Amino acid sequence: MAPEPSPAARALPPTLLDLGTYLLSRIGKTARGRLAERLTRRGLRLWDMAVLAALADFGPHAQRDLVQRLGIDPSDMAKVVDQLAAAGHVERTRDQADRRRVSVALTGAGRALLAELEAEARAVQDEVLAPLDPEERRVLQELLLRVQRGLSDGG
Amino acid sequence: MAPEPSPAARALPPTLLDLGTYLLSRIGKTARGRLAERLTRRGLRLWDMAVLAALADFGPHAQRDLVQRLGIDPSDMAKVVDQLAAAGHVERTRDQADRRRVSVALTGAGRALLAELEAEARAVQDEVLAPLDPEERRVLQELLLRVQRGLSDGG
DNA sequence: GGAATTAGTGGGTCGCCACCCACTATAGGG
DNA sequence: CCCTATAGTGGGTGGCGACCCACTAATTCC
Repeated sequence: MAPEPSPAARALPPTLLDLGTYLLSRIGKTARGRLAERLTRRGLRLWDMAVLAALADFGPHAQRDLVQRLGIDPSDMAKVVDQLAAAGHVERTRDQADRRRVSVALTGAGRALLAELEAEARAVQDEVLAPLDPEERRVLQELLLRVQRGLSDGG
Repeated sequence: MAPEPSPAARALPPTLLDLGTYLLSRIGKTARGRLAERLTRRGLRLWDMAVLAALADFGPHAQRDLVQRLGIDPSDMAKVVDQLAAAGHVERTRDQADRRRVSVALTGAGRALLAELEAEARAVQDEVLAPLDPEERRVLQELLLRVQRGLSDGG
């Protein structure tokens, strides 16, 4: 029988825990992993959710504009949209003005799915942020949002 | 000439930005990516840094205990230690009491390397957390640390 | 109406990471 | 002693995400 390892033997190096970079990277990976795992159970990936959210928030997009907004490879976007369309979560229609373009729009089913995925994401959030009370979560969210904004436009 | 996309066309969906899960995952990925990129320039990976940090903080380990502490696959650990030893950053010695075990210890060069890597990590931190003032960074660090602790022992 | 450009698609590659298996060497229990 | 368990190693696999290239269809510019 393997002896129970003492808790100290499992402790992570303080040198790493002092590094914001490390904590962000590690916690982010956990969050990503847990969400991805829930999506996988539904046959989805993070990009699917991102596309649904973009369509819900900003209305129908040309595929090219989704690419622009989300920063995904055009070729990969084609595959994501393909899958979402096959499942009936989005609708693809040729743009009549410029028939090269494919306009992508959310369906009712897609909207419903997105709501479920948001619930999943919030469930993961509750797991991950369990140690924090609501006010602390609000503060964290606010700080992260500002960091994200910095990353978006600062490059 | 491609027309400058309006900023709005680049904005991420609020639905996603509202999700702590999403922000953590996205920012964490950026942090991880930037640090990994700096390490790659030196021919290193994140695990190398983690091993160096563990040895610096807790002294020499049997390889098996490093595996335990860092939660890496034993086989992968062998490769990491191998590389670090080849570069002179750690020293491997057979444990005389139990000759199956390999004791891994940090060398002077390893300690110096770790200091440099910490500096890299802090540089990344300065980039990523640029929008936050020192006090806000302190708060963020503190919140993240508690989250991390919750993940460690809460499972 | 030909040339150059753009939107979308299909079919790959590459690197990373986690994981797993087979094997050797050593240790320890009956 | 033999049998089982443990420490470490080498090699390989599979998933995934990012990226890239070649190609078609449609448009625009001259």
